[in-house]
Amino acid sequence: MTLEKVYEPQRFEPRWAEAWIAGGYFTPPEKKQDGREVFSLVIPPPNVTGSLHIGHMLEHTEIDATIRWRRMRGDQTLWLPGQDHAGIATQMVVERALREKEGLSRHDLGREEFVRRVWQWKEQYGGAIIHQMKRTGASCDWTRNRFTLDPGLSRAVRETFVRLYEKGLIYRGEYMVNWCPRCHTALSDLEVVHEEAPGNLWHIRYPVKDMPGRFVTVATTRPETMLGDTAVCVNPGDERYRDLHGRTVVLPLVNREIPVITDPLADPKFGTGVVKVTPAHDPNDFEAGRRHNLPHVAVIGLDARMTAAAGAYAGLDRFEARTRVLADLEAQGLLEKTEAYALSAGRCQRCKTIVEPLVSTQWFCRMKPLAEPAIRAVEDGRIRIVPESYAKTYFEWMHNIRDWCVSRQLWWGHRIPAWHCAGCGQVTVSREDPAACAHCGSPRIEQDPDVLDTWFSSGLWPFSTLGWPDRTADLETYYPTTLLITGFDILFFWVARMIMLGIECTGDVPFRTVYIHGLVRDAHRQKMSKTRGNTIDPLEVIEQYGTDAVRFALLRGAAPGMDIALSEERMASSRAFANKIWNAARFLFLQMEKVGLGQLPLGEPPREVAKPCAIAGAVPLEDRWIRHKLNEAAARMEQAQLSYRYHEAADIVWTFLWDDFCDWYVEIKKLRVQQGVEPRAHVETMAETFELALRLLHPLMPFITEELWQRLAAKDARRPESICIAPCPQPGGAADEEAARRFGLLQSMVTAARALRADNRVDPGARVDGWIESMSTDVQSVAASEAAVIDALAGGAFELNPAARPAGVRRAAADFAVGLKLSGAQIDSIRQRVQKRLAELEKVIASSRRQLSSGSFIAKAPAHVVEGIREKLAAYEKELAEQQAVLAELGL
RNA sequence: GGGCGGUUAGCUCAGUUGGUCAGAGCGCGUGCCUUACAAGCACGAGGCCGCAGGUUCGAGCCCUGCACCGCCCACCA
Repeated sequence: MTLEKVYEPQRFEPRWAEAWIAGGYFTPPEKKQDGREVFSLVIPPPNVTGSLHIGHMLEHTEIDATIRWRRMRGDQTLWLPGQDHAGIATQMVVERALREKEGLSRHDLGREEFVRRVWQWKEQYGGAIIHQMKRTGASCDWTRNRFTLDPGLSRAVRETFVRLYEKGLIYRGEYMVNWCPRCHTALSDLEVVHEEAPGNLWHIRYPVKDMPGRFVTVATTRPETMLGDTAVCVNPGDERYRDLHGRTVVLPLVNREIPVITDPLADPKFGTGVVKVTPAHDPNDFEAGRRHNLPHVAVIGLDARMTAAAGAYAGLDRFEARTRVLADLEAQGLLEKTEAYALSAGRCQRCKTIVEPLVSTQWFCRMKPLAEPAIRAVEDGRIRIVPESYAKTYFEWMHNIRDWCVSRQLWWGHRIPAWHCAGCGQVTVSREDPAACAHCGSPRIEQDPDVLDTWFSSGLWPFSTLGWPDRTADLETYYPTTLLITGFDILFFWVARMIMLGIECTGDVPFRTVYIHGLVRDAHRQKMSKTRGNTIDPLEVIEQYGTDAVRFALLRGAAPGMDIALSEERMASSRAFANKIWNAARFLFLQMEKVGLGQLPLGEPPREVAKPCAIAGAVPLEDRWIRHKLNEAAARMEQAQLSYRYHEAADIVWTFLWDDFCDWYVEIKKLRVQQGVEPRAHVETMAETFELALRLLHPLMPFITEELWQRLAAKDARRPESICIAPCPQPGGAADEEAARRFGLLQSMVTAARALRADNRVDPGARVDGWIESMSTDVQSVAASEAAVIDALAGGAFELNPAARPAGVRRAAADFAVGLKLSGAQIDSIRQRVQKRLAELEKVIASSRRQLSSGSFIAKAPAHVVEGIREKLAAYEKELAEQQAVLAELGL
C-alpha cells in the first residue's frame, strides 16, 4: 500500500467522479425513510448558453460541501441538478452562431426549424455543463436531472399559467412596456439595467395658440419624442403658468394643436416647470395620458425607427431623428438652450441596446396578491434569508412590486397556452391544446405566438422538478426543499418569484433557508470579466491545481454574502495543503508497513471520535490531546456548516490536519516509535486518527480523501463502499481540557526552546550542547533525557499525574536551565517572556477584579456572565502563580 | 433620491453574543536538502484594527458623526 511520491490529483479525480455516480451514492430513495432527516436542495439551473464559469464552481462547491456533509451525517440527502433553457439569452447566442456560421437569420429558417436548431445547441452545451459539474465533484443525483423545457416541467408551466389566468392574476392588455429594438421583444423591468450617461436637457419653445409672441418652454432629454406629444403639462399650483390653464399650444415641426393640462406630473422645481407629454413613449406620460384621456401618437416603431406619424422624419432611426429635430428647431429659433444633464438610460440586459418604452399588447401577471403571502413567509421566519441583510432588500422590492410582463416575442421558450379566435376574437386559455374556441366554438383558432419569460418556468423549479402538479412521492418527500444556495443577482428574478409561485401553487414555501453567496473576484478584488481578461476558467485551474485545491481555495473565502478573492497563490497554497495530506498519508502507510499493519479494519465506525492508544494501562498525552482536538474540530465543523461559514470549515480542517496532526502529533509519534515501546499501537492510533480526519475533510476535498481513505481502510462487509457515505465525526465526544492544557504547555516550552536555539546561532559566544537541528530532533532531544519536557510534563513515562502539574512545570523549567546549560542571556530571554505574560495576567486580573467589584456591573450583567468572569479570574490567578513559580526557578 | 456592505500586517482576508482576538494564507528575513512532504521544517520581523467623538471598569467588536471604496434599487421630464 505504498503511495506514489508525487501528489497527482488528475490521476484519480476523474475516476472517483465516475465511480461515485456508478455507485449510486447520490441517489436517495423516493420515500422518506424512518429516523432520517431529509435534506433537499435544487440547483440554480445554469443556462444552457455555454460553459460554466468560476462563479458556478463556487456555488456548486458550497452546495456540495453542505450536501456531502449532510449525507455523511446520515441525512436523506437530495441535490437535484438541471439546466435552464434561458429563453432570450439562448436564442441570442444561437442566432449569433447562425449568423456567423451560415449567414442566416432565424427568419430565414422559420420558427420550427430554428427551434430545432436551438434544441441541438442545448444537447451539445447542456451535456458540456453536466460533464463539467461531474468533474468538480458535484454530488448531484443525475437520475433526477431536469431541464426547464422537459415535458413534465412544461406541464407545470401550463398548469400554473392557466390557474393564474382563471384566478384573474394573469391578464392581457395594451400597456407601456420596455421594448428592446434589437431583440425585438418586450422585457420585464428587471431585464432593463439603468446606466448613467452624459446627456443633455434641451429647452424647447412651444408657441401658445392665440397669444402671439407667448411661448411655453419645455425641457426634455428626448426631443425626438416631441413629434408624439399630445399635451404639455404644468403643475396646478404653479403660479407662473396660471395664464396657460385651458390654453392650447402649437406643437412645432408638426403644427399639431395640443392642450395645456395641469397635473402633478410637472415638478415646478425641475427644468422650466413645464413638461411635454408623450403618452406613447414615456411611462410617466403614459399614466398622465390615462388620467387626462390624451390620445397616443406613436412616432417610434418596434424597430426604433420613426413611424409614418412622424411625418417628415418617418423612417429615420430614433437618434438620427433627434439630431434632425434639434437642427430644425434651432433653425426656427425654438431651441432656447442646451444644458448638460446626466441621465440614466435603460438598456437591454442581454444586448445593451437602449430600450424603448412602447405601448404594446402583452401578457401580465398581477403581483401584489402574490407578493403579500411571500412577504409574510419571510417576516414570520418560515423562510430565512442568510445573510439577513438581504431580507431587507427583499422586502423593499416586494413592497414596491409592479405587475410582471410575462410575454416575450421570442421563439425559444414555453409557448403561451392561449388561443386567439379568428371568429369571435376571444381568447381561449387551456391546459390542453383546444380544438375550437371555447367561446364561439369556431375551429379557426391560432395559438398566441409569444413565449413566456424564462423566469416564469424557473419560478416553479423547486416543485416542477419534483413532479408537481402530480402528487409524486418525490414531492411528498423533498418539498419544501431545505436550502437554496444562490447569488444576490437573481434575488428578484428568481428567488422572490419562486417564493411567490411556490406558495401560490403548492400552498407551502419552496425552501426553508436561502443562502446568498458572493462574487468571485480576482486577486485584487476586481470583478471578473471577459473584457478585463481576468476570468478564471474552472477546468483550466482544475487541470493545473486539482479539483480539491480549487474547491478548497474557493471555500477558504466563502461565507454568507461574502465576495471571494481568488488568486493563483490561494489555489497554490490549497494544493500545498492537499500535498501535505498526501504526504502525511504516505508516511503513515510506510509506518504501517514497517510495523506489519495492513489496512485499517474499519468495521463499524467508532462512535467515539478517536480511540486512545492501547498501551498497557496508560494513555499517552498526545493521544488524549489529539482526540480532544479532533472532537473540538468536529464540533466546530458542525457549527461552521450550520451557519454556512465555509471559510471557517476550511480553516478548521487546515489547522487540525496541518498544525495539530502533522506538525505535532505525527512528530511526537515518530519519537514514540523510535523509543520502541509498542510501535505498532502508536502507528495504529495515528492511522485511526487520520482516517477520521479524512472524513472530516471529505465534504471540502472529496477526491483526495476518497483516494486515501480507500487505500487506508480495508474492505469489509460492514465498511461503507465510499467515504461519501461513511459517517462523519460527530461532535459530542468527551472534551479533555486537561490534556489540552498540558499539551499546550508542552508546546510553548518546546517553542521557547527552539527560539533559544535560534537566538544562540546569532550569538556564537553561547553554545548549547546537544541541541537539535530540527523539529523532530528537537522533541527527540527533549524526550531523550528522562527529565525532558514531555516526560516532565507527563509526570511519568506516559501518563500525566494531575497533582504533579505545578511541580512538573517548575521541573521542566529547571531542566531547561540546568540540563541545557543556558547562558545568562538565554535565561533573561525566558524571563522576559514570562514577565511579559505576567504583566498581561496582572492587567487582566486587575480588570476582572475591578469588574467584579463594580456594583453597577453586578446589578446589570446576567448571572452567567458574572460567573464566567469569576471562572476566568480564577484561571488567570492560577496561571499567575504558575508563571511566578517558573520565574522563581529561573532565578536559581 | 433611497437602501446595503466594506475600511484590521506589504497583498488577499478571518476575528459569531464587548474581557488570552491582535490572527491565517501568501510575501519578507534567518537557519535547515532531516529516509512523509523544499508544494517542506523551525524561528522571526511587520499592525495608533479608516478618522473623530461617545457608552463602559474595559471597545476591531456597541452608539453618533465624518472620509474614502464598492454594490443594489428608483418612471424626476
